[in-house]
Amino acid sequence: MAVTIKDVAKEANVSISTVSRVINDSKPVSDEIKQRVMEVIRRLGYTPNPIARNLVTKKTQLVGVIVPDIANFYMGEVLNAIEEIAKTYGYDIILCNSYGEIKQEIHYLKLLSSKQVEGIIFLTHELSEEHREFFSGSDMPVVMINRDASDMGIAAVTVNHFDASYEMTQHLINYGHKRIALIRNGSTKDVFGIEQLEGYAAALEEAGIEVDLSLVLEGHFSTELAYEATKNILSMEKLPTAIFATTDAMAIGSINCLVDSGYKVPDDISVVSFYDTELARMYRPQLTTIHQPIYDIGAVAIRLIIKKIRKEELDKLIFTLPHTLVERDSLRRVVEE
Amino acid sequence: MAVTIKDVAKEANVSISTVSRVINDSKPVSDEIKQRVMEVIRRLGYTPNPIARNLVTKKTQLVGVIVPDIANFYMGEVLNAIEEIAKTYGYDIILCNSYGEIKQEIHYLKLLSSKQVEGIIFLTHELSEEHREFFSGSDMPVVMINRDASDMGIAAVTVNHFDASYEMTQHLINYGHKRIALIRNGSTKDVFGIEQLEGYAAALEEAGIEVDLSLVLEGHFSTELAYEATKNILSMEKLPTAIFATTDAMAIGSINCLVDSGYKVPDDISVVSFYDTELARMYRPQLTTIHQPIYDIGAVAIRLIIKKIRKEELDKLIFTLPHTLVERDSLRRVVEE
DNA sequence: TTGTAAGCGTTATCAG
DNA sequence: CTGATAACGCTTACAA
Repeated sequence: MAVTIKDVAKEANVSISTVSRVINDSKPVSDEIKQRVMEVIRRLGYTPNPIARNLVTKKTQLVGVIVPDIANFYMGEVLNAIEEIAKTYGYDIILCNSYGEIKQEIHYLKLLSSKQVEGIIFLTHELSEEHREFFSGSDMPVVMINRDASDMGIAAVTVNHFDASYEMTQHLINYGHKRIALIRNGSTKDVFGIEQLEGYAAALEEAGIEVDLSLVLEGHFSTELAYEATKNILSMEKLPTAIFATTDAMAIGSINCLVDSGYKVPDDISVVSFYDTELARMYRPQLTTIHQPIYDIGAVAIRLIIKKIRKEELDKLIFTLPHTLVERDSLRRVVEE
Repeated sequence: MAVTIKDVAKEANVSISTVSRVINDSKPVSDEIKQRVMEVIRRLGYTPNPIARNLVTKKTQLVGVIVPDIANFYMGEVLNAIEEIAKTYGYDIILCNSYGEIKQEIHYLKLLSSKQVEGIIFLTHELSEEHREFFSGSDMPVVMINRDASDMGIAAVTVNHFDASYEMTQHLINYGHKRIALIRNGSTKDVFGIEQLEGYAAALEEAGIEVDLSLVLEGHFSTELAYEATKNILSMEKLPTAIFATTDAMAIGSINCLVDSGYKVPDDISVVSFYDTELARMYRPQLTTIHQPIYDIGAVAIRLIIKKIRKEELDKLIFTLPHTLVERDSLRRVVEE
């Protein structure tokens, strides 16, 4: 088999503890011996066996990441960040794809625990009773992304969904839009999704516009469902002048439906979105959207989990990163009236 | 600490070997004892420590995946497949993001080896001397995706790039296009990229059209670079009537440039692509493209690596999956002439 | 500063 | 069928 610490010790005429000391420089070792050992290590091409090491230190240097779907720009960028930062701390990430199914998520949560990951970053569309059950019965460090679980003492990193949604809606109103449809996630378990709805409603009310619930549809993060939702919108007697979709993918689904139905965006109907993934810039018209610092969200999440692993105290549970409204080409002023 | 095999043994009044036997059912154990042990396991909530187990079995149940970038639909879908199938075999995947940099890739290749993953699935834009060096000095099972390394005895799963490219070009020609630009990857180290070029050239020659190298540009998998490349195309005296980009993202970059410059796609210029990621359907016009069975490519790759891990013989080194040309809205016949 | 030896939690060998 | 006991490769008191 591969060369072990024993081989090195023998070759260098020292004890294995000494070798251990030089590779971890955990205790003083005389310079002469240190040199000798390092030379042997190099010569033999020795690399410590992390498994054996883990067995005694009880550390795996692994953090698990559970996501509902890898195949989209948002997750990709978050994952990029997590992976990159994790590496600099000597951690590897092991990836679990739940397909947004609660059963799968619970399964992975348990699996990862038994696999001895040191912490878990958890992205989910909604938080259920089963999740809460798992979390309360476990002391595994967990941080959530874009989902609030502070009531269970779990940290989350996110953006202020109420404010962002409020700002966007207000922006729409400033541009003369009065009849504004909202295509949102739709789960009642999604605190931030609810905040988006509240922000939307607040801006409307503040402008003296009554909230018309028939204009609030559900797209569940899906381009296709947003497409369908938009079809429904187009069958209304009085069309909205703007559609606010809470995801780039949903906005695109919506625009596609509009375009396919012969409408021009933004000339006939404006569509704005939330997140600002690469999609928002790739698509034509480019999306006016709420920019989330996606990479940073991932970066903060991994840093938090490492803090928790190290049992450092977190000064708060919700880490809110700044968002910005970025104007591009999918929104225009209402001119006629 | 957690409950160990010892605790179970003591509680059940048997030896740890017996417990080990029932959890692995590696050797016959009397029904009575088996029942008793299982009851204790359940009662104590015992789960075997995989680290300790790995230390003796030399198996980590981990396969590493190195990708140049996670944040795109292609990788996402490949990863989805890998992750999903891996799980069914009891493997987890650990993810490494190389940003397409050779140094990073080599770094991860080594890191993963020392981390004792049992196999590596490797996606890279190009294969360099450094890679070859690593591979020749290692007996780590490796499989490549969409890159040919058969000369080093490394298996690859892919699509027939020559044929696909040939078919698409021929298709374009059948639609009346004679002046066809190609925006391709561009690395000379990329065998399949070269095959694409050859397929393109072959179809052209067969149709008696001279290959004009000034029409062959490089986009390096990037939307932005394809955008730039298209700018160059638009500055030519004689514009092509069609652009063949070898990636959906590049095709979109190209179309964006065209649209931003006032051209209509496909009315003024047709643009076709390669891969058929979700992007191809999300964009308007929807992309006429060569469909690759992306999920299946990932699935085959992970199955191959598991086969290699189990030292089963592979009957070949290149696993070519079927592609299809899918017609959508970004290509139209040339009418005038 | 260095070495000895006792684990870490399993599996595997070998008696019984 | 069951039980000791020796690994696995490493870290870490405890001695020297």
